Amino acid sequence: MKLSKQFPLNALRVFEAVARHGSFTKAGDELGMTQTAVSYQVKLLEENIGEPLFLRRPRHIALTDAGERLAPKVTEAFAMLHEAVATVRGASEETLLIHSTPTFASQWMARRLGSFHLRHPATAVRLITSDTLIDFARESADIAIRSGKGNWPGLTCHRLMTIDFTPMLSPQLVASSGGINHPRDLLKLRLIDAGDPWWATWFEAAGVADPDLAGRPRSRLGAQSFEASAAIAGQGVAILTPEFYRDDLAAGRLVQPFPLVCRDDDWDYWLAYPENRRNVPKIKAFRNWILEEMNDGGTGA
Amino acid sequence: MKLSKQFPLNALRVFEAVARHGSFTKAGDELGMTQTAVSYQVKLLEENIGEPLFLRRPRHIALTDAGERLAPKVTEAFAMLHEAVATVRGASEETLLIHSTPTFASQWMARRLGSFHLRHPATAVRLITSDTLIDFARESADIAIRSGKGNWPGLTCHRLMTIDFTPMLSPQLVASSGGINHPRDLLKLRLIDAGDPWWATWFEAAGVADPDLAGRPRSRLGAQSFEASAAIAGQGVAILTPEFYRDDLAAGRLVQPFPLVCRDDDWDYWLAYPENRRNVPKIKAFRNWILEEMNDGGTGA
DNA sequence: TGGATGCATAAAGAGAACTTATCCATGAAG
DNA sequence: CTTCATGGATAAGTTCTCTTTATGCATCCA
Repeated sequence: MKLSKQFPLNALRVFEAVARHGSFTKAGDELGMTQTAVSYQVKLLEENIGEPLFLRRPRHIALTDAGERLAPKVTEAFAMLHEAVATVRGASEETLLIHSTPTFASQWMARRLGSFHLRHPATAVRLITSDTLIDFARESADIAIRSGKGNWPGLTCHRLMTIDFTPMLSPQLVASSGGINHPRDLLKLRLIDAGDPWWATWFEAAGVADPDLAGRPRSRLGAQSFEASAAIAGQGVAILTPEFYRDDLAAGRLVQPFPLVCRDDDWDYWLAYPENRRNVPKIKAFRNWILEEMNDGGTGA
Repeated sequence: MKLSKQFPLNALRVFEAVARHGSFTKAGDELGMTQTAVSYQVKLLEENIGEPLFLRRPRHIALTDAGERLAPKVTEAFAMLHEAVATVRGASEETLLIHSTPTFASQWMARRLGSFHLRHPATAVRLITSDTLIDFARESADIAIRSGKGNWPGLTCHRLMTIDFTPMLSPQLVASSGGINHPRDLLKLRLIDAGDPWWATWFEAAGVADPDLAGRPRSRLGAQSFEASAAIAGQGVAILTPEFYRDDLAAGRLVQPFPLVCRDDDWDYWLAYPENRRNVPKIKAFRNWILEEMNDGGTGA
């Protein structure tokens, strides 16, 4: 059976408006429908309840006893319903739930979120980090920042940055190693996670043949930021994304010995969110903000 | 714009059921619809609110924060709505509003309503008398008892009784007049409301030619029961409906001198109510009761 | 008396809501 | 480790609610 037959909700809403206005026509105006439709719905409700709700007098209508009894409760119930929905709609604007990779979160987001807060003071941000590719259908999340190819089905994706990489090490290590003048010199040092395929790519681009990476110790730390910490501590050379370590480079905690920067064509950083939520205000707000930030950052603002 | 677009009431109801059951399928069962329809409605609501309400996990679903916030209020609001409607539906059973002609009300209904109460103790009866033909659209009324032809548009009508009439007078008047042996003898007495067309009809049927009614004093008392009172008081002969004065005849307050009873073919008593309310329980109950009473009365139970 | 107001009714069209059929993923069971 | 059962998503098609337009009727007002 049709839902509306069992319990005529729409008719009740129309009834409520009519009771409030004391007029079919005015209620129709409020609800954006014709007087005819209002008449139809009221009749429907009256038939469902089995009791006339209005007395049709010449130039005005009046509630019957039954209508008089029904109206206030219905008004209250609808008010409650409206308030509940409005609350959720409103509250959903208040919190933005971001899932991000740990590296991006710590190296990029953490230090820039302040500017988002400044622009959108009413929106609280919860930043959750995980390496797994979250599923929007199963996890509570508004947007995700992921690395990958940006072709996830059902998601709208914006490329945030390409993942560049180049060797970095601490200035102290440069000094103690007697100077790094040629890419080949790096091989004299410990490579933090020599198993990282980025090394092979970079050495090849640098024209260093046969760096013998396979024989070196591998110590996958799991996250780029850990490798960076190790490099800053002078424990070796790490291959890092310069975008993430601009501050450390500027502060002299790290140096980038060669301008050669490689790019992983298959793995970029993406902003992603469900296609059908592209117009949710808080998502729109964040998208605009982060894309602007990315451009400013690239041009050095 | 469609009403359901502005504020998806049906979707909210579906959401409420799903939240309660924690399952699309079970909610569908409760609402008498398929799982598919439930899925559709939930998606609709989610799109309207701009926020997912459920997390679709493999074998079960869970409310999101937003859903968690929404559910209890929605449940409460719908409970209120249901209760309000149930109350009106119920209360409408409690009171039966009858409009009746004064004569029928006082001479027939008043002394028989007790038996209706006995059979339907939960239904209170309000008996309102008026001579005007009430309009169900303008007056609060469940049923009406009218005299007429029973062909009112929009109303279902049941013939209650034909309107018979025959002269009646008090036994004292019979005695003081020296006996009433022939219809012509009535003309020796005062005719209460000689202008009543019933007299002409009756005398004609009785074979009394030219009773010269026009020359007699006319005193329309307005209601048959007043004429009856006058007759009982010995003030003359009234032409009355015997059905209404069975008690008075039995008690000897009135006598019916001749068995000749005429019938007004154009004016019967009818039970009438709006066609579309024929299945309202209290109306059904009253209809059944009064029709039975009529039959019993006719056969003398 | 003629015009304005307010609701009812009829007919027809739009589109929402529901169903059937099918698919996919997960968890449980043999 | 298949196979089955469960629970939901999706696609396509259909039904029928709801709405609108057009019209009528009654009342009130000038």
